[in-house]
Amino acid sequence: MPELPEVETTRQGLAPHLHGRQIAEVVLRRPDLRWPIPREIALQLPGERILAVQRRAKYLLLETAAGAAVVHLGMSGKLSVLPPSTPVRPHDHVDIRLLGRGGRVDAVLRFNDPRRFGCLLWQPLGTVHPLLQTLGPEPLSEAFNADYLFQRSRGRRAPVKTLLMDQRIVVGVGNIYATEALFAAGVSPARAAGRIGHVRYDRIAQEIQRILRKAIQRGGTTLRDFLAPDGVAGYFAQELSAYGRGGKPCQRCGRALRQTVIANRSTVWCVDCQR
DNA sequence: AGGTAAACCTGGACGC
DNA sequence: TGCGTCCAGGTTTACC
Repeated sequence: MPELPEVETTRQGLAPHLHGRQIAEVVLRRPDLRWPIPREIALQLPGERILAVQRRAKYLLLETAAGAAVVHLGMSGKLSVLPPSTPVRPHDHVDIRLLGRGGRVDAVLRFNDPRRFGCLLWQPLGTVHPLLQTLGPEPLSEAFNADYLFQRSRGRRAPVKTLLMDQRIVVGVGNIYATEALFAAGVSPARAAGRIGHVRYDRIAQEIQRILRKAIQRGGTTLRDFLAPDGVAGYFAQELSAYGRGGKPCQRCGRALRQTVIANRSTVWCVDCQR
């Protein structure tokens, strides 16, 4: 489900409900998601306070004095803050129960993930989980710019879309936003990354940043089922120009958008406007 | 090493 | 209504 804007929307929605709260208990209804949930989640979290809710790439980190719970939503994961009495539904895999002022559990952070491509991992204080060690720069940071993309793309024959979706190159950009940024930049997603010049990478970097920022403003993209923790849908979907519009007219030139598969992912672009 | 395809899993949409 | 097929916002893993 989520790319950077959806994960950031989730973070912003969760933070006010979680910040400073003490964890009473962790309920694991299913011991494994994509990977087994480590014992430390149930052993270390109870009693700790959530000091911050951070995001790195598409991972969310619930930071405590002992370490951080690391959550990835995969394709279908959702986090919600709910009253503790909320009935459990299918695929509600984990509850983190939170204490209120009266010392009683008065809210629960619930992780639901039908496809179980998501994960819940433990990162001891002062360490970086191995999955986070190979990640590239944040796309909204200074480190991500035309110089960087140009340098990392040299010698690469794979399509530029594949490069942009490689989390070792830059994090947070998935199928929707790679498709949209390349449309906006006028660059064909199929073009070999190493055969694109500095000027066009400047455009690509700027469009990625512009589109991600706007999508965050809009609360992310809701295609089927993405909801922020407060249940509100993201409304960037209405601004998509290419993703999901295969066969429909290009908004710039009117010609039908082409849809193919690049690196196993469905890809839409305009053969006239993107070169 | 870089590049590609399969694998993981469930549910919804669609065609017959 | 039911069944088979295809598709989906991600990422690792195995293999050329």
